[in-house]
Amino acid sequence: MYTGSVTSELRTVLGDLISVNNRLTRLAASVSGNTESPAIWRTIVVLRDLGPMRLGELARVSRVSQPTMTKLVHTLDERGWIRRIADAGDARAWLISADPSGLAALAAWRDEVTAALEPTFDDLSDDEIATLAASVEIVRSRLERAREALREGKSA
Amino acid sequence: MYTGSVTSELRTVLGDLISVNNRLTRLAASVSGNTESPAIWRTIVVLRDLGPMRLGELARVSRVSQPTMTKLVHTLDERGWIRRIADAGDARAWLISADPSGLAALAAWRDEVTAALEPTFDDLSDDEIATLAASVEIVRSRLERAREALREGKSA
DNA sequence: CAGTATACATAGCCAAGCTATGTAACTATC
DNA sequence: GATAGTTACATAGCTTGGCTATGTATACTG
Repeated sequence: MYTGSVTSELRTVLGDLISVNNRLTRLAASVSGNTESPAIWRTIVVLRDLGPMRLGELARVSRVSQPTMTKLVHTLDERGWIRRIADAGDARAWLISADPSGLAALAAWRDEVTAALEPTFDDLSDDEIATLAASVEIVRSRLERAREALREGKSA
Repeated sequence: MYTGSVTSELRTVLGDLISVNNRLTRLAASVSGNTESPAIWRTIVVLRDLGPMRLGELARVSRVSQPTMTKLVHTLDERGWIRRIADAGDARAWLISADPSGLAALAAWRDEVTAALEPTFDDLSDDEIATLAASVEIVRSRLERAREALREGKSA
């Protein structure tokens, strides 16, 4: 009786994507030891891919609130995984930069998680792997687009 | 100096998949109002897809600890989104079942999230949508496999 | 130089995750 | 059929990630 729902094919696949992601995340967390949290890695990934940036921009790009990012940056700083560089010309701001040790920790975590998941996925055909890789690129490009939209919304 | 890391193509794509999922989850959370948490919906999805089951099995299938599931079920029960049915023949156990109102709430949430995400994805080609759909099915089949492995580990 | 806007920090809350432990019920053994 | 072990769920207590509201210091602007 869902009179209002226009379940286009796109909408359906987006919903399924979110749902299956959600379950995959739990699988990844449970098969690997994984004491460290996703938020930490997400933050380092953003810094690695986009380079040093201010805390506020890091929060916007990561899609979390500024106070949440302050906490994450604090945690990362304690572990020595990022560096805080005073922003010359604005004494209020910091440039947050990924530390090499943070990148190494990220790589180690990836190794652990993918090793733990591998047995579950090890009979995928080359085609299937290519399909997954293509999907990753599709989603990545849309995340990038959303980021651009954010920047324009900012400046406009 | 990552002497041990065999970065096979599969491992690479799995790592990218986890990473991009992580960012997509934040995007979905931020573009939709989304006060409700992913764990709630994940639980209802499992119940919808696999039918009523005991709390402990629900925890295992959802890949969370039993106490975590006790809390989730409590929350779901308060909202009237599941039903607890006494297990005839075992007074310790409950059968947890998705309530129609929970399924409706799930559908409503999906509608909201996909509507909010749609603008970011609305220029995907049919091929790209098909690629995403195929990936969803691949991952879903592996989640199913992991679940079977769990059952066998249980009974063995 | 006064007032407003901006950048980050702090306070305080809630939910989701965990481990350790408790309680009640089932099972099996003698 | 009491007793011991096991199982199913609940409770306690902790950490982290997320939020809003607010504080403080710096920058900008009239």
